[in-house]
Amino acid sequence: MYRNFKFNIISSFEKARVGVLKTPHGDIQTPAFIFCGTKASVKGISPKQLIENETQVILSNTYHLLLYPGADHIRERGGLHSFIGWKGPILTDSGGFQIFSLGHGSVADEIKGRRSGISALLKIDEDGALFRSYRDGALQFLTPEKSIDTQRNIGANLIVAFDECTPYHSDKKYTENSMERSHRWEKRSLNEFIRKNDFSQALYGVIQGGVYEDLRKRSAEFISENPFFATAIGGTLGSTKTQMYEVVEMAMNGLDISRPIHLLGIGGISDIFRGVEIGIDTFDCVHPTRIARHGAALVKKNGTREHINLKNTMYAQDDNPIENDCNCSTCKGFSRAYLHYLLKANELLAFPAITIHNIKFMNKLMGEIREGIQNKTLDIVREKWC
RNA sequence: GGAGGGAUGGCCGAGCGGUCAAUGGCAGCAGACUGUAAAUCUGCCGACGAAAGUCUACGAAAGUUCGAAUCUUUCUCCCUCCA
Repeated sequence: MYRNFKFNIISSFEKARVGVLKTPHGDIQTPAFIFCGTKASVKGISPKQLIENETQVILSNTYHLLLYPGADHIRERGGLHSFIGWKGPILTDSGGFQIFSLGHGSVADEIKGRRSGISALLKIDEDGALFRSYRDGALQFLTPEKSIDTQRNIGANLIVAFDECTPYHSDKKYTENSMERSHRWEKRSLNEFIRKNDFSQALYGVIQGGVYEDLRKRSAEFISENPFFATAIGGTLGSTKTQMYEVVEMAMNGLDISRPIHLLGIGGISDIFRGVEIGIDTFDCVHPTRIARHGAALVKKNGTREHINLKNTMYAQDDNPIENDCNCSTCKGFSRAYLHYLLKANELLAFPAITIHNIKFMNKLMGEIREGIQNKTLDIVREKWC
């Protein structure tokens, strides 16, 4: 069923492992970070720049591309790889996260109980989720079959079963019912996937269950028992970092660890070390690219904060690069003072410049983590980065 | 020379007797952001103070009033139109 895909574990150190995830569009050395290009573009960055900065794989989003430009439109352009000019592997998320984000806002807002604007999610029932398009107001009904069909037309290599990303503020009963429904949706996703399988894509199942240990275990077992190519850990991971690590560990119980394991939506430096240590192979997160557009550059060993805010006045006369030991084009060419100025002057160059640094930073981090696992020196690597 | 309009906090700009230390916006200072409706959002932003509060403030001066950024008079400076 997944004959054009393969996941080989090359070496491991305790639970951490180094692997190769083979796809028809190339190999992914794991642990790897997947950059979010939600609307078929890593904001402000070209495919060439992604490659130059060691990017292996990117992620786009089914729901957003369904609204515009439409899956058929992308298929008619030769599929997403051809449309956007990216030859490497692509993962598409199913739209399940939009049930959360278009209903509740950002992860932080939901955890902190802030309500943000009018919900673009109208209804969720056994069949699927009903949205009001933020683009033209039209009704959009997303079902497991629709999500898989859309992802097939978009043509990513790695695709994800349709699920509901459960919020932090939902009680156990809701979380359990939602998880059961997600399981049924994922089964339907799998059936739809198998029905038209042409071996060009591989399907991820998603573990739900919120912050509840028994639910996470049940969900992990459900995913492992079904013929998904790989496993993703989704849903709320709690409200604190400590809880997040606990929840991820819960989800690892009962998992088939011969498959690739993806942790959805996590991208902090220390979070990645914790994830890798318990066996996570891939991560995706908007954080590195989003904070770049908000003026934040990732830096090593900066205490509880893993970035510096280049908009701060203290950088106005700082003639150093973001990081002295970084060889990205931004650090080689621009000072903190100049980046500070670009941000304050609203010059667009600031966005790609800082994004490039953050991308290179993440990719270098993942590379050193892979080396650390192979050399059994992961502790030393962590000491350098956190 | 005549007729009118205007001067508000770093800037623009509301307010037109009390609820005004004064709406907004910009600029400034911070913070947040984790399967992206995000080049977004939040807070602070006269002085002193941790705060309560105190002081100084709506071109200048004098007045009316219990009370004035708001009303009156004079002055200063800007702008428009007519000669």
